Amino acid sequence: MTNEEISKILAEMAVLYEMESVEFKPRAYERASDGVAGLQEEVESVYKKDGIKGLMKIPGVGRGIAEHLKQLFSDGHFKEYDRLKKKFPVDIASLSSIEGVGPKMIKLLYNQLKIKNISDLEKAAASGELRAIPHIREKMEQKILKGIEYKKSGGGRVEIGKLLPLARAMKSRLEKVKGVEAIEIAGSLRRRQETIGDLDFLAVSENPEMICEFFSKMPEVSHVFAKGPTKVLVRLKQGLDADLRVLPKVSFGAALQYFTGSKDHNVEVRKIAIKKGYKLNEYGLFKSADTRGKKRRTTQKETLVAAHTEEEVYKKLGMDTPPPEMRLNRGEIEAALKHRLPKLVGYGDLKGDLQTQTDWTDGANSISEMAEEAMRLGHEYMAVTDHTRSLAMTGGADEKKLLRQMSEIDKLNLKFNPRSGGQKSKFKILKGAEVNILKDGSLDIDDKTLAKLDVVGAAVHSFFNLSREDQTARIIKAMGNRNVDIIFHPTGRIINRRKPYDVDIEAIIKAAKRTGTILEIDGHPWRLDLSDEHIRMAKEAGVKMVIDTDAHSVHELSYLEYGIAQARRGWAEKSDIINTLPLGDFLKCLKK
DNA sequence: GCCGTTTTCGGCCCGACTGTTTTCAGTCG
Repeated sequence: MTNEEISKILAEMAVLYEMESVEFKPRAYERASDGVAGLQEEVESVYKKDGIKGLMKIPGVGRGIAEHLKQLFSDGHFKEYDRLKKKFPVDIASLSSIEGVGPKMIKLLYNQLKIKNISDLEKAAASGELRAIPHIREKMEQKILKGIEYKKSGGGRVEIGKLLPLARAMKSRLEKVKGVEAIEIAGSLRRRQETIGDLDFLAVSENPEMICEFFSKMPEVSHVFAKGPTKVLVRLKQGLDADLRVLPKVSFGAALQYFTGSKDHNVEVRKIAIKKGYKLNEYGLFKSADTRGKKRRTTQKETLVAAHTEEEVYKKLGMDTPPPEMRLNRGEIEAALKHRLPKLVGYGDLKGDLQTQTDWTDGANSISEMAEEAMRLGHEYMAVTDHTRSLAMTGGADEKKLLRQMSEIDKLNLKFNPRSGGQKSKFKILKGAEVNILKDGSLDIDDKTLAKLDVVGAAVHSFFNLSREDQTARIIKAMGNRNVDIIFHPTGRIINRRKPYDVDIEAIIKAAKRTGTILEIDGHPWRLDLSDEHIRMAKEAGVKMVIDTDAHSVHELSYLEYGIAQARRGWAEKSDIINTLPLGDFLKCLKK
């Protein structure tokens, strides 16, 4: 049984207990579900190796759940799950994915109308049957129908590359609304996650109603879910939700803190606050009078301790401020408490791009156009890495074509960097290629030609469904070639479209260390490959990486930003990324 | 059911908005 399956069962348990109004267990099972989901190792092999004790080391798993898992592994039964499923034989995962439908409603839907899945629900809503249920009138009925429609249209997480430009454009218009003092993008977009579930805007305004009104009427908005004086929730035409929160100026830092971290990060930080006798919410860090007891909320005797900036809030909690990209509760809180956060590679640290395609193959622009744009972006170098021959559909280059391209690059370098004359440009185009790793691990360009190139990237573009062993061996064999400097997009995934091929990434990282091969962080927002977790593994293994764009046109050269964000989420520091080095030092890190 | 700088009991993150009903539970982020 895979971790994903186990994690799903635990998450479903959380909902089932919530339906039963059991206290505290839902949170406990959710945490266990997250703990399993975030585990590198297979839970089942943990159990085989270390038994119950091993299971209990998984975050969120204690004796109780460990015993359940043991039973699951030994005879395939999770007794409590079976019992609850018998009572509520419904498709919980899909029903709860409908906006506005939660555990309590799922329970009512089943008990009163025997609704088990989305299609039952849709029929009942369309026929008016739903109104037999207390608390459901016309508005709820409409909300449910809309939610189903959205789900059917494939609503979900969107690639960051599609959203960051949109969010920035919206932000710049929001900034101009009268009374607005500050606008910031928070949430998963500020963390620069690979995919974004919704957009979060924070505002400080002297006139909250006006900014809320403006926001709800922006041309990007297709539907307004909720609009109050300090909060607006909308759906965008893009197909995802966006919300705006308006806050007092004094609270802006606290709000940014509150709305930037992942849920897990925030829960942990708030627990630290409680331990230290504080209360933390989006308005600030407060020295609290007794706030226990849900009914009586003490509003007196709470004094504001920190709120103006994020740094202030973290500092009062005894922590350094983790960069937004790290706020996922993956060890950054502990590091921040110990003042041992890594100094992440910065957005301005890269000196050059190392994967670009031109109109010699499937790129849109000429070498010269790409080079000029790279110069404009402030790069010192740019490798041209067109596809090689076995990728026939792209007009991949053979040895002869590569040699011709090399001499073209020589000419351009002379033009950009004349030996005599006053021009001080230090820019250099590097001769490169993205060679194909063939099924058996050999390359589709001969070694003699490869040796003439400045930088060689090798990549898998075929036979994606080899067995794990064969796929891994194939790539490792290519890494053994003394001409291969970099493995491009090491797992081959395309976000939301193609799963990574089955490959033992630990073995690849080991082989990279052994052979001195560099691993790429492909910054193209469709790829972002290596993933953040793999970057962290590579860094810990002491393997060097590069960040580049895989640009196929001049405007894609700006994708470095996404690659850097990815590296930062993988805790990479400047020294882990060799294209932070000036050209001479960079070239020394390559094999030849 | 989990967890421990209030360690084997007694806590468990916190607030805004909605719908439907008159005081709040449910859902969401």
